[in-house]
Amino acid sequence: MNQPRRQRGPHRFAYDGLDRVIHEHARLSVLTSLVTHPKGLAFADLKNLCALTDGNLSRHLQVLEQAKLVSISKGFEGNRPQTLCRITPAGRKRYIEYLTVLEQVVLDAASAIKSDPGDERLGDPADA
Amino acid sequence: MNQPRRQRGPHRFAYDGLDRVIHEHARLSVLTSLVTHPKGLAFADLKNLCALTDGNLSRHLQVLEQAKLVSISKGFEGNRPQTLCRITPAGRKRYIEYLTVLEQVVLDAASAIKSDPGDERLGDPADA
DNA sequence: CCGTGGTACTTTGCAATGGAAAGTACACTT
DNA sequence: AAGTGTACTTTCCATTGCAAAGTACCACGG
Repeated sequence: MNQPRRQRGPHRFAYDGLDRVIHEHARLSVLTSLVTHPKGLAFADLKNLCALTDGNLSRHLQVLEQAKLVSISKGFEGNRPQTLCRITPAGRKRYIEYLTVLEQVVLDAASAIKSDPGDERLGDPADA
Repeated sequence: MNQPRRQRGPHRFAYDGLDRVIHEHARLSVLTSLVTHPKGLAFADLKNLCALTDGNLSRHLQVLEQAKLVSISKGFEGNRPQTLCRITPAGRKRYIEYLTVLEQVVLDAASAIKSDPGDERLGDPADA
């Protein structure tokens, strides 16, 4: 349908599919964690996985929840409060769209780097 | 022995190689443009390729120059001023390091998405 | 029972900065 | 010479990432 086949065109490197809400170090970490854990993660787990401070994670979760990318349910583990975070279907969808653009960036760059290796190489799947 | 490239520590999704200077929509666009054009690009070309406003591009180029990721040389095309931007060797190196982390993000996410496709699929090179 | 400490978050406040608009400089046209 | 256009640069402001402080609740020792 709306396939952004922006291989050519005047704005080839604009990458405007890089959603600002997702394209943020901390939130990208959080979302990637959640995508790989579809059953959800507790606040503390997320905090450790993403190496974030409490306040930091809390804030980003607020943003992600407001954007309807994650759902947050508060419950209890024993008698301690426990916040469980899950990625929503919509969040998953937007994350995948974002990832597609990221892949395009990697591909654009990788091809250029391969054709002029300079002093470093990038492991490229198409290389095998 | 799992993939040695994947970080498996407590902070598996921290992605702290995502350099803040590079991991920014506009600057990522600029650097990707420059990586694919090793001979450099003029201000106006960059502006169009990345779909940025003048002021915006100017600001980001300052940041990139200060970080020694790009070099900026002012000259003339005919008698019009022309700013030529090139990625520096150091910039190239750091960009590649950044890209490697980006690839890791894509891989982390893609494997999770593939194993539970949900409602969307991601075109994966290893899939073909 | 009361205080001390620990866990699990939330709120607040500041400093950084991305981005648009306005500004500067120069060349070409009329 | 004045006006228009190109090529940037500078300024300003709203946003926001981040950390420190705050809140709430439970466990444990005295």
